Amino acid sequence: MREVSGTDSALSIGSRAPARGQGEARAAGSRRADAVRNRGKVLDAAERLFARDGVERVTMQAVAKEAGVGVGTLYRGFTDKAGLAIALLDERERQFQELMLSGPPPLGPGAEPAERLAAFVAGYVGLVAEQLELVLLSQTASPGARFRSGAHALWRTHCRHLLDLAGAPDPELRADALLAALSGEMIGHWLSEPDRDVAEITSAMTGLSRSLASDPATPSPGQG
Amino acid sequence: MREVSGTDSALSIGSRAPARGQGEARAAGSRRADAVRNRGKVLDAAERLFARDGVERVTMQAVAKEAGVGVGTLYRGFTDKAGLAIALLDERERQFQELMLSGPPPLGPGAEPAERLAAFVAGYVGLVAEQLELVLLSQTASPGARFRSGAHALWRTHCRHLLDLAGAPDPELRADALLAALSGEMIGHWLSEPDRDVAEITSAMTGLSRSLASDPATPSPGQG
DNA sequence: TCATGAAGCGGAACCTATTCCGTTTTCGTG
DNA sequence: CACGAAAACGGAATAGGTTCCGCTTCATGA
Repeated sequence: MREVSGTDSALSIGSRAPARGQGEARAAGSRRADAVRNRGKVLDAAERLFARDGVERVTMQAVAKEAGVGVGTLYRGFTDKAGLAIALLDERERQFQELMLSGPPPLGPGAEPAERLAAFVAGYVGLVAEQLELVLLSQTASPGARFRSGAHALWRTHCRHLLDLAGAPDPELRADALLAALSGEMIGHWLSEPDRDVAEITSAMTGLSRSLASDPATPSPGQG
Repeated sequence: MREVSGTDSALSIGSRAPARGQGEARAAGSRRADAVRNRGKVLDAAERLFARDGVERVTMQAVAKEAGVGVGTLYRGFTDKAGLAIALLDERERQFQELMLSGPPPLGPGAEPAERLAAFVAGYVGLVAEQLELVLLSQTASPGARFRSGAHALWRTHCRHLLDLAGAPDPELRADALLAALSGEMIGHWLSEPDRDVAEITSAMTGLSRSLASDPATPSPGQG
């Protein structure tokens, strides 16, 4: 199954690249051939089952069976169920990270810090909303899971940096607070309420990010 | 065990009152005597074990055994493990709720909305930090658990109301965002970092709450 | 007081994530 | 190519939360 691309489900993200990052064992260099093969089979199987049955109703047993490996292999390649989700999210997150680090403004360098932050928030909300189930799995598998993902460290650093440039007080804590407000749990909750959609959330949260970024010593820039 | 007070552990909160609220069955009126008795035994046992072994290492089996009841009884009286935590937290939360609804300013009525909000944040941070383990259990038992507790609805309404009075945009979403930033997970994470204590968190978060409360159309009040 | 239906009880059974460990596969070396 | 150590495998076993259901206890009212 899956050779080097082919037609894929809506969740698909193309052929499995060498990969690195969270919830995975050693560096790509010293991986045994069978391990690499199995890793791909597992990700394919998980993607397929998650898309078909919904993340929550897919058991690790089922993933193992679909992939044709033992459960032990799942846990060797990925730390736990959350690790599976993190690996599946990895691709999209990296695309976004690239845009945010070196793409065009306002997301990328060149715009005012507060505007870059707002652009980050808008993009991040979209990312989370689009992959909500996987994000939820990756963030709520265990208390504090959110903070342990490699991607999170990057979001956090980026926000902290922009808040710092904008002159906001307590940039570290505010970065954390902002990301907490954008957790899968929070966004999922908002989306579950009637009359609430991604656009409204995005608009409110970008506004909030501007409030967070404002240095209280500076008179707020006129806006109405 | 426990008759009508007596000497208790640090976690203790006095004799078990009639009680109502989240994770509990019917209204107090129509409860059978044995159910009421068992409810008390279970709360006592849980309190004792949680204090002794740490919330996470106490199993439902163990609570049942310590209380001298079957596990089924645990689940009849409380929805799940989180329900147990919610019930144990109930007392303190109600005290705080009372102060916030009708106590002296700035927490209670009488102060400016933004100041009341800051006071709320300060008190809430203390509440969470003080009972961190229980709060974590109650909030992270399942995704979205946070939003389902009765107490949460009240915090949320209060914050929304104050933000509204202060003229902040999107008061509902901002109230949620603020509470997300004060989740057990977030505060626990902050406290786990070196050189970070409740005072610093409180100061940063009250500041953040003031930023959230400020109406962007109004020039920010001078501050330094 | 006794009968009776409802409320509550207990704990075995179930479902899953996760761990453990004996067996198998790789792959660098002689 | 043959060996041996290291890496990876597989799946049975473990552990803990939650559900189920037949049995017991309560409380009502005749």
